[in-house]
Amino acid sequence: MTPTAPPTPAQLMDQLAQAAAGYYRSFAAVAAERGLTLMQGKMLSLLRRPMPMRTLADLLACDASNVTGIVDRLEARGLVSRETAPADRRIKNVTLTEEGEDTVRQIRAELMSSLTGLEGLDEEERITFQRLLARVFPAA
Amino acid sequence: MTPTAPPTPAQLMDQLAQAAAGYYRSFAAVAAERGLTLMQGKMLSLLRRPMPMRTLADLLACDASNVTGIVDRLEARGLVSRETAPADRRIKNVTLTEEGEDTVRQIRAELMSSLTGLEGLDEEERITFQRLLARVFPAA
DNA sequence: TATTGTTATACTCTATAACTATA
DNA sequence: TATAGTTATAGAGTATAACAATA
Repeated sequence: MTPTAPPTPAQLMDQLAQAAAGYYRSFAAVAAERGLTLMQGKMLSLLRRPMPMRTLADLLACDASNVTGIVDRLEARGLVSRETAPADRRIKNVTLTEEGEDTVRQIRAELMSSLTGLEGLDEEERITFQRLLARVFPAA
Repeated sequence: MTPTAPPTPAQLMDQLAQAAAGYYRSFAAVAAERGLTLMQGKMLSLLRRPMPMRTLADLLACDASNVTGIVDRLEARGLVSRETAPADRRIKNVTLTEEGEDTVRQIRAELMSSLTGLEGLDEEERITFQRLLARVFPAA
């Protein structure tokens, strides 16, 4: 066994590209099983609590005008609802319905069992992985 | 300082979601500076060597019919060309033009300097990161 | 005046199905 | 027959600009 040569930063960047592609490939497949697009699945997953549409636009890194259509489609399927904020009537908070909550739980569970390698990491490896991810992708 | 508690697999999955989103956010921003969409940038980055359109469809995880349009637009901008394979005239190999090669180099360089945390990892950390990524996202 | 959300527009990405040309 | 690529179509995501309602 020769010792493992360290990857160059460029090689590591390539592997990050593969990992990011792999993550979204799995996520999109799980969402598609429920007839949801990637963006619809992303938005549902973000809605741990009610949020203004504007906040969703920031989190999804897209223009605010796109959020209207995505919420429209999720609302038509009964997965979210719009509620005008009493304190500032310009703001509409998007909220998961019960069916929306169920859907999110199912997506998360399936995604977890789809990322088989994750469950195999021991505690120390999880700590290490978390720290490395946080260094390269600091929280916005 | 309390010792760091290990993240649950579910928490680690959330962090992976943030990392993947962060990666594509950076990638899309770098591509957009050159008037390229995310998919156009992805395709250019995949073309380290000439490839059949069918292979590109597999790597991009999209239907073959989409590749036609994406290659059309890249070809119209002079970044790639189509070349019929002599051995099997059904196949068209997509090849980077010189301008395409330049564009890829620029994208990779800017992406690298955009992921500031990557250059800060020492050799041991890069080996560890590489191994963890490979375990969770084994090569297709 | 500034901000939130919507609408209209045009373009890109997307899968499906039907087609061609090659094999 | 099977495969590579294209076309047509319809739906979804995307940014831009203009707009209404609210602050």
